[in-house]
Amino acid sequence: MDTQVRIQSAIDVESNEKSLGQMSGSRWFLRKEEVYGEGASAAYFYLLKSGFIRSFKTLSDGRRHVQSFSIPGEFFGLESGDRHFVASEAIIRSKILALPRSAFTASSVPDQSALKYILDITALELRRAQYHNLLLLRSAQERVVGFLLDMSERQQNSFDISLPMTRTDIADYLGLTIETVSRMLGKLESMSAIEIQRRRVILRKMAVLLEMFA
Amino acid sequence: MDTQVRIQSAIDVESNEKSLGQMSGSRWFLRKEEVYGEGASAAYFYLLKSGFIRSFKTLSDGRRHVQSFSIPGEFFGLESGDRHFVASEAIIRSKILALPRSAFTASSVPDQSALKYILDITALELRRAQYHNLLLLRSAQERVVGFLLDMSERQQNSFDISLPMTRTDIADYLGLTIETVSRMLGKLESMSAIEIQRRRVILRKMAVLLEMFA
DNA sequence: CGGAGTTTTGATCGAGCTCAACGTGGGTGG
DNA sequence: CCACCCACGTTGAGCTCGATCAAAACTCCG
Repeated sequence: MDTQVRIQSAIDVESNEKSLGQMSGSRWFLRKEEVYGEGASAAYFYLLKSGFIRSFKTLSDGRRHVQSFSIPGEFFGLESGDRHFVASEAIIRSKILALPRSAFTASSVPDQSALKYILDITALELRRAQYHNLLLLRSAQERVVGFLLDMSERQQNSFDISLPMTRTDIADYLGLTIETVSRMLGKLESMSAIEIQRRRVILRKMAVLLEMFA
Repeated sequence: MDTQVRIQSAIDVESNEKSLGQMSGSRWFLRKEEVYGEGASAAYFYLLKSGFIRSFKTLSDGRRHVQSFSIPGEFFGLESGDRHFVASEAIIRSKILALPRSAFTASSVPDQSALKYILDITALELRRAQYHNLLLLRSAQERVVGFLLDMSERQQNSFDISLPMTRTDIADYLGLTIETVSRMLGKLESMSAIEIQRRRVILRKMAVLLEMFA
């Protein structure tokens, strides 16, 4: 993958942690617990403190489209509009801080930086959606590699990446079948580019992976 | 297509026209003229007054990804960051108003509504990118139908839609080949669901089209 | 431990790509 | 203004990548 395509990681959460923390308490969500449903009121958006989130849309014929995964330190649920466009749920037990949208956007809020904060998060979300689009135009092999590279970058550029989501989640995110995802991962492992563990993948040959994404 | 999926059209430009008009003059761009290049400084974003715009990214191997089309009344070039993520050019002769980003986001600007305006546009852009993602997960036939429905909705819900872009543009937007786009359009025409004219398509059987997008 | 959910692997099928040839129309120069 | 010409669009035949169908192996909770 073209490195300039990948997403620079995010907004500095830590520096805002304190002020955000004052607004509302965080709570734990169990595995497969819904944070918000499709079409629900979008009065809140969320900061994931720990765990893993999937945001998805269910089509009328039952097909499922995974719009995004969120990892600790990232925001989710800010898709604009007054209704959530997708549903979100915890992939594993997750600690989540709910933030009232109005506290940032209400015209009574004198602090312009709060609004700017929302804008930055939305813009980052847009960038991610565009990167996702780019993935979906490519071959199965490239999609899988691009997905791993993105996950690596967002997980502090680690080569040892955590993938608690199922193959079905990955397949629905990449627009492939679980069999194809499994085969592509298998192929990458057979060429020693990666090493597959249970819910974890180790990137062994970054140069090869980067080359494949070209 | 699931109607709730489609994008409600935009921000009320007219009501802001006057104040925007004061900021900067608009100018005409010729067919195929570049408005801004990939990686160029994103000091400005743009309002399309008339014409048609394509925004695209060229991959290292020469493949091209069309990120979006813009029609009159829509904004473009607000992908976040200080650099443009894609390039934009006029598909036909187009009248474009350039808006300095800083006039909206600078902390010296006392008016919070300006910032909110930028946020709304960015959020709408995000919504569009998400809809585009949804298209890319579907079959060739569904992508073409979804594209036509989106264009119809954005063009005042008209059944007579203007498509000045080439088949190559549409193909690169939908992740298909020009042959497949041509065949899918042909198939829709043969079932009398649409009527193809040169750079124009008339939607004849909305019920059928909506059904196909299911 | 038991059993359902998940992942891998294999065999076959088909939607969409590729390659090729032909048709068409609008822009440009004479 | 017209005719040429080249970019654009359509149509056909065969092939390939990823989907589908099937079944075995694993693993993780309960």
